[in-house]
Amino acid sequence: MERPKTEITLNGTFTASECLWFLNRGYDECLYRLFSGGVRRLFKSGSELLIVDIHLYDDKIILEWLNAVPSGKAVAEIAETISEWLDLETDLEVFYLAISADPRIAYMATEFSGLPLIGIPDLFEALCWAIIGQQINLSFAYKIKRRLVERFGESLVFRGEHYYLFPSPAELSTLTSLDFAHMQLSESKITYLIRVAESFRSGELSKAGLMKLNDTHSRISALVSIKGIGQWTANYALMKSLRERSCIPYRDAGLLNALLSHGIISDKTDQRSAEDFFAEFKGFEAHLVFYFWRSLSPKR
DNA sequence: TCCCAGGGCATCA
DNA sequence: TGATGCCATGGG
Repeated sequence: MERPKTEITLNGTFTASECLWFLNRGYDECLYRLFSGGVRRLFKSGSELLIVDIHLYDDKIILEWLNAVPSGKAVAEIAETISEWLDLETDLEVFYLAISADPRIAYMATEFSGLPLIGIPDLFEALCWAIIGQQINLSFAYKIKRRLVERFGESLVFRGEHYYLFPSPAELSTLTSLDFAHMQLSESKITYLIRVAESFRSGELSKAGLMKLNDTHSRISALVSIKGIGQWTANYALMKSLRERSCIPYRDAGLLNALLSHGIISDKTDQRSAEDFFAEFKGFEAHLVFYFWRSLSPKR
């Protein structure tokens, strides 16, 4: 039987292979599975749990609904989430024009052409992921995320395979540190995660609420007022979830390595040179950071 | 064994 | 305001 499909037409510069490169960097990702030419992921819209094969092409994206026929509302919501996730609305050519003036980074426009700033639409997930990943290597961070997701996240079995959603604030906010036993999370991180979950559950913190604030500075202030969220985490979450173009997770270990290897800073304490550099690219800071991260991995 | 990982907090000068 | 120690653990 033919499965229902939904097509998203792409108008801007988009390179499916670059997008898939990021999604398939070799880490133990638990929230989606790669297949040739695309990615399979579980989504929830209202009470509908839907497994979708997302087929990526340079000029379009085809959503193939695997386990059920989605409602019109679910199709619209999930297509919007995927558009946010894969940053389908941004015109990368403007960014490429901006970086073409600097010979140290101009190559990125051709080398990584069509790589979208892949985000994390769910702000709660973005914050939790940032907290989990604080000061540990990414491989280890992905392992911990898998434990968290598989223990507390909603799931659906399709053809014998489990597909998971990231746990909701309601699920995490009721837990105690005992519930996190043997997950290799530090006590402080467990406290931070529960505290952030409580903030979302109570409504004190929300993506919509943050978006209503006047500017980036206000949003960062609101986030860092929560214990466990510092400058790095706040900037990371705003960059990946609210797509704040001016956010820079300063002191990020990977970013510093990339700035060093591109000759932009003289050593990892050279904050001034980093600030001067980013000041030349206002409005493109987040994309620059993402492309610097991309530059850390070898060419495909 | 040592140092680094997509940091943050508490403490102290 | 800035420096230092600590948390926690895998991987090179």
